[in-house]
Amino acid sequence: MVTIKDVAKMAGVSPSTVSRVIKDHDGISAATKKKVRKIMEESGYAPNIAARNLVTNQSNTIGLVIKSGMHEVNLNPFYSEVNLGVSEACRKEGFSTLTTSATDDASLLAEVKELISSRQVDGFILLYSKEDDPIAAFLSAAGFPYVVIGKDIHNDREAIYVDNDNIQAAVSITELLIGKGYSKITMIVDNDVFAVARDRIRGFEMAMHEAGLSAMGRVVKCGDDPRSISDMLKSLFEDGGPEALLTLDGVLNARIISHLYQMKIRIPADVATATFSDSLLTKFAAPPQTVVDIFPEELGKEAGNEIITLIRDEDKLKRIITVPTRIIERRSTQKEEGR
DNA sequence: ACTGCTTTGCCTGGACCTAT
DNA sequence: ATAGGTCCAGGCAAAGCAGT
Repeated sequence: MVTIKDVAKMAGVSPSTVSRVIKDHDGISAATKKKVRKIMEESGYAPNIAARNLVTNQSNTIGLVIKSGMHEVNLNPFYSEVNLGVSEACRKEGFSTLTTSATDDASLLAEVKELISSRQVDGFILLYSKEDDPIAAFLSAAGFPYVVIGKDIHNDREAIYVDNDNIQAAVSITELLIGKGYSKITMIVDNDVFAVARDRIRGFEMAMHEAGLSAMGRVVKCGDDPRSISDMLKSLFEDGGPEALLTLDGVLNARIISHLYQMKIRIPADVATATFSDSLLTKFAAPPQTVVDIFPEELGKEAGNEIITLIRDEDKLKRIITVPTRIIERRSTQKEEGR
């Protein structure tokens, strides 16, 4: 392993001079910089990050906090795409990422505290927004930098928030369904705790109300196990059933259309389906699903950039960044084709 | 064997010094 | 004045060492 001392020896300068060359310091001549850089390249020198972190008292690592079980994290493409965006933003600035996830608040909070006290991270990105969240409350109280991918629920600007306009996204997709001639529309959700779920439900209800279809719109909550999804769908389709189903996200959508297939309910001939968050799951579903693309990678990239600037400048103004959404129409809502 | 102190390894960056 | 050197603190873990 080549260290800064080895480079200094080879270049005939002191380690301080090499350090200053790395930082492109003013007081070093162009000739010396050129010479030292050449030796760094030829010798394959790479700074010892552990030693650097030791002196700067920074880990150059961003913690991603996910409030879900490992199984759900692996299954849901949203997380991997957000992670991709965050990683890209971090890599550019010499940061790396570390993910922690749990379903219950207590163990997640314990994990977050441990990461802070052991100085493993310089800041966090929370991949959710939830009312009365103990982790956000703790980070705010501790003055530890964090960015939320989600909604500023209380509008108190406690942190930087990176989010889509989920109400508007839900309004748009509902309006699309209505515009296609569907009026008996059911929205299926598997949670109503997170702000994103609440906003999408609200947008759906707003659009249905606006179209004078409140009586035709329903929001149905299902559990997590296959049995409860199956029971819910059976009772939903017992007498007539809805004309269109709007699901909360891509994973729930995949589960629902698999059940519909088993029930021999055809999409879109018998029922149209649409959902939020585009991914391979929705793109290559049978049939391909109409979605609101929420650009998770973009959310991750924005959050990554924001947390790094926040770490470097603690006085940075807290703000809300909204990533635009886009509707992608696919076969699952093409009424005329199936009927 | 155990306890407790000292040294070492890592790199950065500021303060200060020296040679031209 | 400029370019570059020396010294040292900072922070922690692990290894080395001395004393009981």
